[in-house]
Amino acid sequence: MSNQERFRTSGEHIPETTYKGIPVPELPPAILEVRGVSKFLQSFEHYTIPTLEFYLARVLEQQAPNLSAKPASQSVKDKVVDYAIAAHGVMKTEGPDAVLALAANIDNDFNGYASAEVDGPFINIRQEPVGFAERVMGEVQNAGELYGTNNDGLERTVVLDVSSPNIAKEMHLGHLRSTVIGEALSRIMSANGYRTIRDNHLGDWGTQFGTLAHAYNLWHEEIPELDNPETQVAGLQKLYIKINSAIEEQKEASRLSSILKLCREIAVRGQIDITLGEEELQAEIDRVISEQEKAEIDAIEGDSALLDEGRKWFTKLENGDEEAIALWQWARDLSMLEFEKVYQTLGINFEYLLGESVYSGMSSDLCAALVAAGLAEEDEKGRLCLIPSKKGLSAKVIRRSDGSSLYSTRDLSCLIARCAWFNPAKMIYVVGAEQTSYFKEVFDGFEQFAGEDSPELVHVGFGAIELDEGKMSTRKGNVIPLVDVLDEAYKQALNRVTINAEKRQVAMSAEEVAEIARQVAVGAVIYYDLKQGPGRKITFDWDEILSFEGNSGPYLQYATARMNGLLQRSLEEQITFEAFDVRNLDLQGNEGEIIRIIAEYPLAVRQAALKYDPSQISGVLYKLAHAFNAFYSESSVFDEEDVAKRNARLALISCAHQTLKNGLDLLNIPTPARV
RNA sequence: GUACCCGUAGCUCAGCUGGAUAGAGCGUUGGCUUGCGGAGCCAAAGGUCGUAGGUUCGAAUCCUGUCGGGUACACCA
Repeated sequence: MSNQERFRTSGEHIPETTYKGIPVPELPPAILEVRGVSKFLQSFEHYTIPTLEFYLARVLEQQAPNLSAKPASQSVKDKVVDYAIAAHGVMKTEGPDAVLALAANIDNDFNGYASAEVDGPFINIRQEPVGFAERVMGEVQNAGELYGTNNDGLERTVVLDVSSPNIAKEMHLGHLRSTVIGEALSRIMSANGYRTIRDNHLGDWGTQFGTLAHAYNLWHEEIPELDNPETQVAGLQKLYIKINSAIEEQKEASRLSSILKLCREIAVRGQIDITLGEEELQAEIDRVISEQEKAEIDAIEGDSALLDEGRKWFTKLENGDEEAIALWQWARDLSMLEFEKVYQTLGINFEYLLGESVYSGMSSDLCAALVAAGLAEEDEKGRLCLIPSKKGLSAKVIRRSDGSSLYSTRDLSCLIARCAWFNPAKMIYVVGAEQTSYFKEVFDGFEQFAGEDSPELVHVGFGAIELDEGKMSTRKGNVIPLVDVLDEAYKQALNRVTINAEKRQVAMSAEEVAEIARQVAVGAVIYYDLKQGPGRKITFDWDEILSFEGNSGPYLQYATARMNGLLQRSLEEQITFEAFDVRNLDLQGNEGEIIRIIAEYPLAVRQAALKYDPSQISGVLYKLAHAFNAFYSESSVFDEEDVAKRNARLALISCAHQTLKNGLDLLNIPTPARV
């Protein structure tokens, strides 16, 4: 089935061939069968809402539109209060009687659903515990794997620009975040009722390719790795490092000689004795140099013959030169095989894998259209630049004086192509935070062009993963390859799983052990990235990424497996617990706490989408796992003699299990049945 | 220089559309196992929320200044 047919059959947008008059390339085939309708979209009647939250909002809207209710803070939770309304204003202007009256009205409106009590200027809302527990558990049982989802997205399309490694280089830790955050966000948006399209915007075009091609021609015989299919990517990376350091050297040498030349002129003019000692010489120079000359020296950039050759190669590539294209294709295919290994380990898929090269042909039409619309103009150096609409944005170059395209050109083209192909309501770019201003400028250009038709453009900028000694850089060679991290995590996980299996004397095949270890390792690595908000930078720490305790991926997987063990046993012993009564639960203690956290979960799913922040979910999941573990060590299930209590606990565990699984699935953290 | 991000416990972070006693994890100290999975549980110690001012009945949260750390302002991506 072609993509077009797929879109038609699922009632989606049929790809256009132009966008606002700009022709776009034909949509290349999807690499996956498009999940036209994700599992979350199959059945909207199941979507759930955090009940009291919404009920409260409605009551307040009628009774006191100026006030809002917030979840009670930790300190008052001891009083078993769920929400608190701060009515200080009412208290002050209308007096305590008005607060009392308001509380009475609200209480009345709740109709037994919840109660409102006055405590000074606060109106405390308390859920009616039995009814609340019944509702929450009922929703989980009814919704199953859809628990927590909602239809905020109204089935609109969102395109996510994720992962985007550069080809001809190994993936290192720095690429982890876009991949992992992007995947989680894609699932989260799906759970919020959006149709999601993940597009791996491969860095497969640009001057870097020219320089690589040049390096290949110069030195490929010196790099033995290039002959062995196993090490070819490493070989390409060597070439890349070699030519870039050579370029740096040339530029530096050329810069120094330019500076020297300028300094000589100044020295001659100022009649400075250049044989003076360093300090005296500096003082002399400071005496005669002008501010303008200082700025000039700072602005001097070196030339590099190698870089010029590289640019020529890139131009050849853009013009369809056969030799250049063959080389490029070869390097690209090689890299994809390497990337695929990592994606497979992490369990990540994409609908599309549309590299920058896809858009290379659109440059001239794009530039013409932007010029015609009065949104771009040529500068004195012959470069075509965007005209920013807001203060503080710089004029982004979109066409070089030699006519070739840049990153920005291809990003603009890509925006246009995606609009034509997918007609998205939203596009989310999961790219490092250091590109924040770049995206502001490109988005500004596009939004001016598209006007009101523009989809919402979001840049989720994440902080870099840094080493103790600073930023990672392939060119400097101080990187931790992603494969190493995954391998190390796998080794440690394998060790733990093996010991556990022996200790519990459970028979597991070697394959099973290996698969569980993989899942635990992946869980640890992904959770390490998603447990905090995306904006922060992370200083890489082996101990922390390999931590299996406390607030960690394996902790959550462990709790899930524990729950699963209990549920499994109930199956084996053919214990049914459909008929349970929440009155047999300790609603004031750990069991009530578990229910409250389960009820919080759908809100977290919504928050995660609104803030583009998966950690909203990981936080609640951790709380849930912790509450379960506390319950687990305090109460027993199968040793409980009271069958009614046992059944109620089993039902509660099955709800907690469902919630935890749903949440971990949104984060793309595997949940093995045993660990 | 201009813009943006960050500063909360020894370390890593939540909390930020203003509300009651600022919360976790790691680490430290002490306790829990004749028990359904100890990758666990309970508890203690640990805080002038960088700093100064402002708004407010009320500020970690909003505003302004300031200090410290980071990032971006390329004919790179």
